[in-house]
Amino acid sequence: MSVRVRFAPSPTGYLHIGSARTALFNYLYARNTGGKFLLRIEDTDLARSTEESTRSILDGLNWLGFAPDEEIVFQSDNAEKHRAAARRLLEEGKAYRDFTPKEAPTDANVKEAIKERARAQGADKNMRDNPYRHLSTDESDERAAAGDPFAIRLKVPTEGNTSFEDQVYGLQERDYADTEDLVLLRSDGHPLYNLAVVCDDIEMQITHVIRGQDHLTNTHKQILIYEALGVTPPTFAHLPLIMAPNKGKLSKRKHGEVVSMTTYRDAGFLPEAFRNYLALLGWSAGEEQEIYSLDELIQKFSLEGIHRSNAVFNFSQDDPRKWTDDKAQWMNAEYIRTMPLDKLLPHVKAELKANKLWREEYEPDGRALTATIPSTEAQVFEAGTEMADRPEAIAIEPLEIGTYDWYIRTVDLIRARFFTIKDFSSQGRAYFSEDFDFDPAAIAKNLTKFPDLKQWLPELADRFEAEFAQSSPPYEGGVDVALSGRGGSLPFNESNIETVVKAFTEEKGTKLGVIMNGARTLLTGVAVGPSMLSVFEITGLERTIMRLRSQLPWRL
RNA sequence: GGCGCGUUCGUCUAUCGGUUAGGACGCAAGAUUCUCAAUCUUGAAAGACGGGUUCGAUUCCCGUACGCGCUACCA
Repeated sequence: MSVRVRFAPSPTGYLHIGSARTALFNYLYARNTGGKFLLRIEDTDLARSTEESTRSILDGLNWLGFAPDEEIVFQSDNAEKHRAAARRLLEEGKAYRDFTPKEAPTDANVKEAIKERARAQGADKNMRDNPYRHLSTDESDERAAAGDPFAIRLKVPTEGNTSFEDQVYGLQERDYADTEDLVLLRSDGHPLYNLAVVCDDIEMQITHVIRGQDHLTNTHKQILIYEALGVTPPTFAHLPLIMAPNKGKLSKRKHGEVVSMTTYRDAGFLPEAFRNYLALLGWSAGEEQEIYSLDELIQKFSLEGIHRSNAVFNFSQDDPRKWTDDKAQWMNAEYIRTMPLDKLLPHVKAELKANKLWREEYEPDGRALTATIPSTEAQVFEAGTEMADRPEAIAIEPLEIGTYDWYIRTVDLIRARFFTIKDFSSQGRAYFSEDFDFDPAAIAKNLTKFPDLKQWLPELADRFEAEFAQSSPPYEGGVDVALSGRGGSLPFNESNIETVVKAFTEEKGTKLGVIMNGARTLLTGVAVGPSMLSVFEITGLERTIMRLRSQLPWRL
């Protein structure tokens, strides 16, 4: 029989990082075995389930790229079937009506109350002491007919144990005596979780249940239901939990947005990077490789590689640079810097579009690249290729600013220092627009400290104008710069720029860094970026001249 | 309280009785020098504790401690 797995979240919030990983493992297992990956929304708790949560979970799964292979099942649609199953067990004498009045709902701290009660009962608690367990069928029917409210409980056998071979935790055994006669159907007719899960998993013909370790002990109860129903239970594999830095529970209330999948989407994470990070939380292929494509993950995934101990999702709420796990951040940056450029481009496009920085000219549109681009030349290099193994940036012919060729080369150049997709529209804004901000720290460090630059940089602009051929057409998005018309004949490329800037620096009797960093601040607005020679070239002669003449930053 | 599960560098992990206990992130130092949160090099950093079994235990067994889960007419 072919493998069928399911991811079954309850829609009581957004897609939690732990749930996302559960979904990932199910997805990987399905793909690895050629099986089906199904999705079931467990919305039986009408009080807490919301449509908005369902949407948010679907959004998260969609972002991660896990589309279910069959139609989504909503557990609430199956309530009638669950009730029928409970009724059947009742008729067969495998369950009984419990007429004990329902307890008034305890306030706020349910967990604590339950624990308290359990403590009070101690070890002596007899799980089979419910008086209604032994009520005669006639009497039970009579009271039910009379309208007495009742819950239906499973009649757990007195002697024996449940056992199953967990694919992660190994053989699990539990005496029946340790399992109470669990409620299958509430007195208001609503099926309870354990019944609903079992019925749906049977209905959906699930062969492997891969879920959080918090269900490890529930599994015994569910096996009891399977047995009562006369169905062979599926294979189980429980996953270690993902914990907060203090090894406590990771929750929205305490930890906020770090646990939500949408946060990562909105923060400029790449789904492929986050998936890769998630895969390594509690699973390992037993080797030293860390960067895996989806295909590799699918190929290498196995239940044997899953860990037994919980993993900590490491972050620091009071350090903005470590707002989320630093390995996740590193992984994202690694992907941005090293993934095949054609895979990165759609993400960059979306980001630029969202910030009104996109130009239709950047769209490939079937046209071939005419310029040689460092990493597109070796287009297929795999994510994870060492930076050192990548081809060095090579000089290119002057590019028309704003063209497809220019765009590709620019993205390739600036991605080397970026961490998230957001950086393309923030840090990298100056490459795509004249309207960019200046980082005060950059101004202080690179301009204000060297007052001479106020004259020198416009002078450098004059020098550029005099030395270089106006070989690229005016940048359309820019202001019309009045050029002297006596432009030189040199192409505006890295080696020529270097010669000119070095000569200029010597004339001024200053250090190269002073000029370069001053120019960097004027051209890009930030203190960090690629080699200035590349920046000059990619910015283009026209824009370079214009920005070097700008006095605006000096007034900020 | 009961039952269950777990415990290798700060974090994610490798090791399936014999290793200088490996890698990654992060951290530190150095290099590069036109910047850097990039890149390169180097470094510090771990088997919870106590007993067994064994020629030999991180690895197997027992106990203790600690953590986590379940213990609900929640999921």
